[in-house]
Amino acid sequence: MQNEAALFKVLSDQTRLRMAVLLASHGETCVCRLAEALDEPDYKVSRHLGIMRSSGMVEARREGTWMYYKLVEPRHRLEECLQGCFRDCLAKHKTIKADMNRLEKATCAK
Amino acid sequence: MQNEAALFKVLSDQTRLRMAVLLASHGETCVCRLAEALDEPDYKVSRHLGIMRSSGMVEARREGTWMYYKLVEPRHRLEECLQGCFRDCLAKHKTIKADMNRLEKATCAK
DNA sequence: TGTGTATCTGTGCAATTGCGCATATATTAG
DNA sequence: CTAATATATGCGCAATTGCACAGATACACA
Repeated sequence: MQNEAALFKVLSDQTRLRMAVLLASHGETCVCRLAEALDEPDYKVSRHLGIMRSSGMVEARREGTWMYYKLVEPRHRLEECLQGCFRDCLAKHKTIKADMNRLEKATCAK
Repeated sequence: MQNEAALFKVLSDQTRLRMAVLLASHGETCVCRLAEALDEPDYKVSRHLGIMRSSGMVEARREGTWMYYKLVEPRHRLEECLQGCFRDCLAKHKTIKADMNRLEKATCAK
C-alpha cells in the first residue's frame, strides 16, 4: 500500500498534477514547452519532473539539448485508472485548458 | 486545480488511503472498528478521519457513543473515478484484504 | 576551444506533516 | 453525581516539503 499512497503523493502537488494531465493529453513534451504551458520557471518544472521520474510515473528521452518527458505505459490497474482520470475528467478543467492553449502556442524560445 | 490536488493529497497517506478503500468496500463504519481493522491506535484513526472529513471526502454520523463514517456520494467525475478505483483496483490489495479480515472480526471491545 | 541554449541540482529557509502522549469531550448507564 | 466507553484534540518534536537563487552540466555549433 506504500507504493499506492506514494502514487497519490506525487499527484498531490498542483504543478505535478497539471503536468501529468498535460502529458496524458498531449503526449511526449519537452521541458521548455511544459514550462511555457504552466507559466512557471524552468527550474521548478524540471525539479518536479525529476520527482515524477524517480517515482516511475514518467520517463525521459534526450534529443540533443532537449529532454522529452512522457507518462509511462500503465504498469497496473491503478495507473491505468489514474491516467484515464487525467484524460477523461481532469483534461476538461479550466486550468488545464489554459495550460493546453499556452502549450500549443509555445515556441520553446524564451 | 487546487481542489483536485488536495483530493490526491488526502489519499497520499497510507492510513487515509486504507480507510478510504475500506469505506468504499464496507460502507459506513465506526471508528473503533476501523482502528481494529487497521491495527492502529484510535487517536490516530480519529485524527486522519478528521482530515478526510474536513476535506469533504467522508461524512460522519453520531449514534450514541459511536461515530460512523462513510464516503460521501461523489460530487464530480473525479471523485466518482477515484471511488471506482478504490473498489475495483485497490480493494484487491493484500494489505486491504488483511484489513477487511480484521474488520469482519472486529468486536469493538478492546 | 568557446559561446549559447536547455536542463538539472546544491543549498538554505519557511511552512507543513505525521506521530505519540496526555488530556478533553461526549454519551450512556448506574 | 460518578464511572466507563468512544472519540476528539492540544502540544511538542522530528522529518519532509516546496520554493527561489545561484551555479553546474550537457549538448550543438562555430
